[in-house]
Amino acid sequence: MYHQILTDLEIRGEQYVSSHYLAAFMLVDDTQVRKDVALIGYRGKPKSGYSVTGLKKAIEDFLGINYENTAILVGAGRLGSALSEYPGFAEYGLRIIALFDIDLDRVGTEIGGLKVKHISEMPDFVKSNKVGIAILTVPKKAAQILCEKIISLEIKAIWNFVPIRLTVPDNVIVRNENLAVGIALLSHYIKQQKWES
Amino acid sequence: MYHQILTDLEIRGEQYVSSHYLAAFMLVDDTQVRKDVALIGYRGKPKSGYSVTGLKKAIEDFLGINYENTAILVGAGRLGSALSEYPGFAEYGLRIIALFDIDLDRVGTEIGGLKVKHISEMPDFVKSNKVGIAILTVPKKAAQILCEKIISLEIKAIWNFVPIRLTVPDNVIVRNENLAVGIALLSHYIKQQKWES
DNA sequence: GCGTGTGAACCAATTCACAGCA
DNA sequence: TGCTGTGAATTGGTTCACACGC
Repeated sequence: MYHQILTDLEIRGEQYVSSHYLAAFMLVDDTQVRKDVALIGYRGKPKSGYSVTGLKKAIEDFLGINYENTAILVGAGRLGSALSEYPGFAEYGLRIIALFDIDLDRVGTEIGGLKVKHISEMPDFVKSNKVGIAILTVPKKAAQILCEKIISLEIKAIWNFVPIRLTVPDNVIVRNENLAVGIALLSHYIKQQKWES
Repeated sequence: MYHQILTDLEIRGEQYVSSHYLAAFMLVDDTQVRKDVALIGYRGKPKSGYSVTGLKKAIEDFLGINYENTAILVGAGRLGSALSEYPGFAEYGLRIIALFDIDLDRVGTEIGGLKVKHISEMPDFVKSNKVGIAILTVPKKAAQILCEKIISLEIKAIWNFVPIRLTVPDNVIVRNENLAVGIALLSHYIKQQKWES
């Protein structure tokens, strides 16, 4: 969120921004902002505030999004192909360099400029290309097995879109992107609304 | 997460589940589970634990996902069309009943069995159909304006996939689904890994 | 004076410890 | 005895209050 706001400010040509301003935008206390900034090791100028570009760069450094991260996408179904075509990732340094699927009907088809490869080609591909992240968009049943296959190829970060809890060793990080949570929270809110009226 | 695990247990034919089991699965303390269950107003049986189907139903009631929620999708671009074709939503009672876009090249095309309508048709459509949720997948620049248009049509819940903070009145809920956060956290982790080795 | 930086105070959320029930 | 339910203790994260620098 900080990064988004700072990008907008940069486009508008702002030089400095105060913790107060950022706080108002994010609906949090301004001390919170100062603590967060302190955490990532950036320092502002008293009186003027934080340098917009400076803080933005510091965040990018901290998150590592200014280095390009390469990813493979496993499971070229509906969601998978959608993600592979999603242009927003490039903005944050994520580049999908290969798609894999087990379904022979999909293998060979082109999605977002990439030919879908068969799962069996994955080990060789990963060995000869630096792959930081595996994006997992396969059916529930296949998720854990493929997850283990991915880990065996020394990939240490998995972006999991399958609504299931993956079991992984401690040195592998999993980010669960569970779209169902969004639906659940919204429908809970709507239910409340109905009750109130 | 509870709902996912309970669904799996139900399929496996389990009758009862203990807070301890659920806790182990979710990597939290078992008291936490009992507090959570208490919060949604469900009660377990001492000795045996929680009824799998009972607790699952209670969660569905609490979240309102057993009632069907209808949604319109605004912005039939790449991500938008992906979401509209995503079959996982039905599982949680979300039904997308219309797609809207401003781009005349897209209007009229069929995505996931639905013809894309022009934004100008949105007011009439919303008036004659019950619409609980608006899914927003438009370019950044258009987001706030369309958000206001949506709110003016009395839609009270917005599922926002645009990486921007929408300004809305208090009685409207926004769920921000920012995919960039996922990238950021993963790349932060990868950066750390590099440092350590 | 204005805005950052930070230790102290506060508050909410998690964990502990034990009562109650089958 | 096994497992839930809940008040009490603890933890960690947010807010407050004020010192410091331009």
